[in-house]
Amino acid sequence: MSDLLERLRGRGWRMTAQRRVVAEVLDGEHVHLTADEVHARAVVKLPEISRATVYNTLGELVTLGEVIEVTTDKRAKRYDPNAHQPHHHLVCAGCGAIRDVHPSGNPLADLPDTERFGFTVSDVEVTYRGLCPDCAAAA
Amino acid sequence: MSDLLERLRGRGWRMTAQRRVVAEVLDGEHVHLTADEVHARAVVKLPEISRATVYNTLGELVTLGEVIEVTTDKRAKRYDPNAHQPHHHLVCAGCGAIRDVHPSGNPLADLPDTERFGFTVSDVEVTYRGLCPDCAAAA
DNA sequence: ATCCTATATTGGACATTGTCCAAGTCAAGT
DNA sequence: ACTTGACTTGGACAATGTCCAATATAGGAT
Repeated sequence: MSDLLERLRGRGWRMTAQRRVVAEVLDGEHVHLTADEVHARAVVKLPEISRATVYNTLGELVTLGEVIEVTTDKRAKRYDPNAHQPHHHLVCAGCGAIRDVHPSGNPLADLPDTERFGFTVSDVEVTYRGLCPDCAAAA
Repeated sequence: MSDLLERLRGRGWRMTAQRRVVAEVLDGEHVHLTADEVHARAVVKLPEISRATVYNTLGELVTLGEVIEVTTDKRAKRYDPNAHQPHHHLVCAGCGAIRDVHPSGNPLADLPDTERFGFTVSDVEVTYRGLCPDCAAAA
């Protein structure tokens, strides 16, 4: 994702220190941070960055399709920079750990027309839940 | 779900006016209400019921497995009384309408062992997203 | 029928997550 | 370097949910 900044600049994004820092924080394939976690890490590199800017920037990245918004639980939304390879999520009910997973099959194709109620279905999000090895051992 | 109250009593639930009202509000197969919507409807039947009690009662019903907690978006959790027939959800990205759907196939079986990372996977939640006929027409 | 007590309810303070806005700041084109 | 529209800021506000000490009550025991 090191070329993210380039892609964004190419799309007419104005490059600012704040946006650069947010993009850097999200760098990595298997990160699932909340907005406040992103902010906390951004502050280390750019102490005066505001929460509002982090929220704005994350929202823009989502709109641009560079980052996926994941709502695995009732708590905060999480931001997943692994937006260019379709995948789903496996969440630990104990500690909240999240792994990217790639189920076989195509859930979209598994929804018959009779179950679509005239909707234009464009996307499917699959969340597996269970216990990670550590939490299973503790239980 | 008219026998819900009986089932709960059998499980040692203390029956109170508040709990009865919450159960009545949830009655029905295709309801997906937020906690505050449940509260609003409960207040009609029992004006002095408090928000805290509605939250408590919903939480208990979820724990007992009588109601499913659905988090389709970043907004409020929704409570689905259709807990005894496995199903998934189709959500309109425009207006938020929710339909119960029954995809063919078994998503749980679609997650290979190599993609489980040692987790004990117990559940899968599939959320289809798209536009309902009305919102598609408006777009 | 009445009493007792564990359990449930209440309301309001508090916490978390997120949105909004007016004022100030700055990137980047000219 | 200037200018300008886009970006950032901080703080107020909103929505959702949690927690707690005080009060009330369901349902078994008497």
